[in-house]
This record gives sequence, structure tokens and C-alpha cells, in this order.
Amino acid sequence: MNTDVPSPRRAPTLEHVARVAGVSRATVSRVINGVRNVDPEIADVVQRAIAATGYVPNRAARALVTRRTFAVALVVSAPDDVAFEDPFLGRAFADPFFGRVASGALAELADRDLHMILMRVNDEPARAELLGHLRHGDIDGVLSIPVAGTDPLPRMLTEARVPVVLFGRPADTLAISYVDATQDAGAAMAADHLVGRGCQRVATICGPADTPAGADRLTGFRTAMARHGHAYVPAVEGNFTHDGGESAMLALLRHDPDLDGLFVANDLMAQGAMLVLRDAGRRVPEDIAVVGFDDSVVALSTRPKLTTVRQPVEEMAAAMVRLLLTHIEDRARPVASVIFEPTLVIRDSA
Amino acid sequence: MNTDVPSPRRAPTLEHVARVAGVSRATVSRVINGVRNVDPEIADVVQRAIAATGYVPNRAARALVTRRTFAVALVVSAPDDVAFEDPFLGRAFADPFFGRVASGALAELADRDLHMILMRVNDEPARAELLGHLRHGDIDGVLSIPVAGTDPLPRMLTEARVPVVLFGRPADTLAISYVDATQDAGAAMAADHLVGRGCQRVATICGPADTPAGADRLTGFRTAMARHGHAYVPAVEGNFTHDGGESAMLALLRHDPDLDGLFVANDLMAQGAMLVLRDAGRRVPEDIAVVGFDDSVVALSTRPKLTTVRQPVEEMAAAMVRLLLTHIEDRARPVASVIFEPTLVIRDSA
DNA sequence: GTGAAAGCGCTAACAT
DNA sequence: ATGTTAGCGCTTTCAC
Repeated sequence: MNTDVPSPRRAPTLEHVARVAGVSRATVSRVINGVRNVDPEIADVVQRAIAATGYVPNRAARALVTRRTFAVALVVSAPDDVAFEDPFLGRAFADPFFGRVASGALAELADRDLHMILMRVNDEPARAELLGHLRHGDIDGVLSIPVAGTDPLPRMLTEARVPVVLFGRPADTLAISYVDATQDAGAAMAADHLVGRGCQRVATICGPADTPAGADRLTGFRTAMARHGHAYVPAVEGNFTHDGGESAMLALLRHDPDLDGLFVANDLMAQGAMLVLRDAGRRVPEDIAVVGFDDSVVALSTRPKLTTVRQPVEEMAAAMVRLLLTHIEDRARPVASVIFEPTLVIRDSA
Repeated sequence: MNTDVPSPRRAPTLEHVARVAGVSRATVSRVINGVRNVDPEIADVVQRAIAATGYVPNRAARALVTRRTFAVALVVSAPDDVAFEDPFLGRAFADPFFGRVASGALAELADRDLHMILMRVNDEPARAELLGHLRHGDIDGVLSIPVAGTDPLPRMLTEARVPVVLFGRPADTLAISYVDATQDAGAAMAADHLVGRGCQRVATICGPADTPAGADRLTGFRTAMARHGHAYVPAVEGNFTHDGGESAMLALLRHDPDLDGLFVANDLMAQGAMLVLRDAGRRVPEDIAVVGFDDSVVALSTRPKLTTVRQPVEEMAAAMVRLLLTHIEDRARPVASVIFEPTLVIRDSA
């Protein structure tokens, strides 16, 4: 192995490695990409040359020929009428939920040397641009976190036949891959727990009816309550924000002042609701037991600490990555979904 | 203009556009990159051809020759001993603060068609990899959010002479560009406000001494209090988390039970502190006035709502992007910093 | 099993 | 002012 090749000031290329190893570029390329047809002896020399030169493949060059960029987009998408300055969406990145998704996906991507490009799309030009990137091969696929049920992006992505995985089932019936948790089962756990501790007058603050998560949690909760003999459960819809939780709680209290159990469709709203309950002189859990959903960081910052249904968001995000990769590697692969089971985390509020 | 060129099933290339427009690739390239030497007439024909074909430049090809990828990394970095599962860092992405930075930077980048790659680096391999990407030209530059003062990354980036901008001034004296707010001035506003409303026994929950923000806010606060005749201000250090705020408040109360004013170095800790105060039977602001720092979303979810020093985080992040671009465009450009002024947002806690 | 050679789509000299 | 040409660094037939 020829060791006195001058080290270039630019990053070493395949060519350099090849010269150092005394072989051709093609062989080095084969070694790097793990193609079988390589003599172990030669492979070894090449490996040493790679180490000696500190060679790292150039992504752009590789992307140009393979038509894969080894980058996926994590997109937070919303319909046109939802501005990211809205309380609902302004939260998008600030929301602990988003942080967990990003975190889980990142861990899985980093292991594979894939880059994660963060994008926010909430208007037609942005959607067109995203599609352009995909079609053009600037991005290999997309992990999408839809924040509203009316978002047109999932359908566009599906029709463009582009690798995509959604967080949560799509609002419309769509042939699209997604990762979700059994929202209804989670809500049922909340119901069982509330009933189990003896609550008789139970209500719920549910999520927006046009979001699958909102709808499923409400249905699951009502079904389980019915099973326990509570045919009717008062529900007020909130928008998944802290303030939304406050207003919903106010409305609920006005209507049913003697509640002794409450299921809130996410922790942020539960936090708001608990503030209102305290202002109203209700003790939690003595007067009214409260169960949230998500197990986000805010569940630990309520007083008392929030009992809540935990979604394994990080693992779900990791699963999204794995699923997306199968689609990227085989464009013909049929859509699939991966469903996780939530768990009840019992703390002090119920 | 030749319009009957068959549309390729692959994304159109410069070549296609050139054929449609009846000119050479070079000319099309020139109009796309806004090089002057183009006949307005021809430029117009080319523009139409671009529109007709739906042409979008291929990033990989462009990156290969220009040695610019038009992508910057937003890195959340920490020293080796800080695991991202720590309460301190687990927050990283979940922290509303991070969300604001990402949001502000993204807006500025999107306007320029630059991609934002999210990275988390908290060990040596990750640091080496990041440096490799930079040196290799896989990434044009980095926006760094250091979460602890002892982080070695800023120095490494500086020494590698790579385009980088920090959020907040570096912990060490380093020739590095950064964007910051006048932390001491912000803390002084809190002091003035507390003294202005008549507080006599004032303490502070400060941030980690090894973070510039923590240190500056403490110094600024003490200096301003001294100016008002309060030579000594009790301080307990917290770690910028909700729980940290709780423990610090507990310690403070044990030591100085009769406080009537409190400055907390960030909103998250203020939230925790207020919970402890309530448990201790202290009314805010009647018994003790509380001022936070940041004006993050949690400032609106405390009871009473938190009076706090606002940092214009989104604008600061946008400034980081602009500063970074100057470094990317001119590698020899001397380091610079941009400093913003915080403002006091008066709500109900003080 | 290995090398030679062609190109991926683009920009930037260099000619004209 | 425009076209021609030579690569950027890599993968991938296709010969051998």
C-alpha cells in the first residue's frame, strides 16, 4: 500500500483512497458499499487506506448518482387557514409533543446516518415546494405530523406516490402509512380508572372533533363509560391548548357543577382545567379526579401531578422512521401501519 | 421557442429547459443564477421555458460543483456527561425555548430556500461527525444552541474555522459570532420593577453559574438591586427546569421565610417556584411578587400569569441566520455579534 | 474479482 | 452576450 501520497487540502475523495490502496475507484466504492465481490485481502487494504486518509463519502456526489439524498423531512403541516402564530399552532414547535417526536425520530435517523430536515408547511406554495423536493429527489421521504384534520397534505403526498409516514391515522380514508397508538383503548383506561376509584359524575374535555385523535379518544371514553353503566358523558370540546382547557373547564363547571371525575384529551388542556378547578375551590383528586392524555412534561408540572394515559411517542417516532425507510427502499411496498398500546401512568390527580 | 419537446418522466433538467428555450445549458444556468450577461429577450424566453417545464434545480448537482449544499444545521449541543434523557436536556427539544429558536430560524431560512437540518450532539463521535460534515461540505454552516457552559463544541467549531453562530455568548472567551440579548439589562428591569412595587426583602433563583445566561442574569440583578440600596440579595441556584425551580424555592423559603419579592432566571423555574409558594400559603403577588425570564409559553400557564422579562427569541434566531449567511458567503469575514434588548412584560405575578 | 469508462445535473472557465 | 467544454465525486454497467 502506497503511503506517500500527499494529503490533499480538500477532503479526500475516492480517487485518493484508491491511489493509496493501489486499487481502482470502483473497488473502493464496492468496499464502502459492502458489495460482495471483493477479495477480503484487498478489502482490508482498502479499509486501511480509508482510515489513513480519513475519507468520508461526499453526499452530494453520491446523491447525484443514486438519486437518494439520505435526508428525510420532518414536516409539521397545517391547512391554509391555520397560521403558525395561532395559539394552536404557534405551539407546534414549542409543544412538548413535537419535541418528543423530533427526538425519537432523530435517534433512529442518526444511527443510519440520515439527516433530518425540519419543515413547516401551512400554505399551498409550501406544499408545492415540498412535493417538488420529493419528486425531484432532494428529499427521500417525509415524516408528517398533521396538526389538523382538514390538512390537504396527506392526500397530496399519497397521490404523488411519494414515501411518507404519518403520525396518527389520517383524517380521511387514505392509502397511507402511519404509526399510531390505540387512542380509544387509552381513553378506555382512563374511564376504567375513574370508575374504579368510584367516580359517579364523570365528564370529559375532548379534542377537536376533526382530528382523529380527538374523535377516537372521545369515542373510546364514551364506549368504556357506557360499559360501566354510564350511558351519557358530558363533553366539551377544547383545542388541545392550555387556554382551551381552561375555557372548556369553565363551561363544564357551569353546566355540571357537581362533577367528581374528569378525562381530558391531552395534558396541556388538563393543566388548564386544573387551574380552573382550583380557582373554583375544587380539590383534586378529593373532590374531582382528573386524568390526562399523552404524558408530556406538563404532567409533572401540575399540582397535584397528573395521572395520564401515556403514548410512547419517542418509540412511535422511531417506528415511523423504520417504516419510512422500507418505503424509500422499495417504492412499490404496500402501505402499512404500526399501532402502539398506551399505558396508564398513575400519579396524584386520580 | 420549441414547445414540442417530450416531457421526460424524470424531473426536467437544465438540458431540457435549454432545448425548449432553444439555447445552451450555460445560458439557462445564467438566468437562473441571475448572472448579468444575458439578453433580456433571451432571458424572457428562458423564464418561460422554465415555467413550462416546471424545472427546479437539482440540489445535489449544484452542491457538487459549488461546494455549497444550501443547508445549515441547527445543533443542540451538550458536553459528554449530559445525557439527553436528563431532565435538563431531555427538555432540549421539548423546551418551549428551543421551539422558538427553531421557529425563528426556519422562517428566515425558508425565505432563502435553505434547508435546516436538526442535529443533537452530546458526545465526541457526534462532534467529530458534525465537524466532518462541515469540513466536507455536507453542511454550509451551523447554528448552535449550547445548553451548558462546559460544552467543548463552540471551541472546536471555532478552531475548525467553520461558519458558525451561537445563541448566546460563549462561556469561554472565543472568537466566535453570536446573537444574544442584554441579559444583565433584562435582570435589572426585573429588579427595578420589584423595587418599584415596594418589595423590601428580595431574593433570586438564578441559573447555573457556568452558563453565561445564568451568570449574567444574576450579576445584572444584584448590581441593580445594589443600586437600589439592597447590597445583598440571597440567591439559590437552579438548573433551569421546573423541578429545579421547586427545590430552589424550598431552599429559599427555609432560609428566608419572609421574602416579598423574587426574581427567577427563567419561566420554567418560576412556574415551579410558584407552585411551592402556593403550597406554603404565600399569595402571589400580594405576599410575594414574582418576576420570571424568557416569556415562554409557560408564563401564560401559571396562576397568576407571570410577569417576565421577554427575550425576542424568534428575531434573535432570524438574526443568527443572517449572520451565519455572511460567514458562509465570505469565509474571511471577522466574527461579529448582534445584541437585542429584552423587555419587561407585566402580567399578574408582580 | 477487478478495472475502465460513462454519466448523474450542474457551474464556471474559456472561447467565440 | 452566448456556446463549448471540463469537471465536481460518486456509482455502475460492462469488459476482462
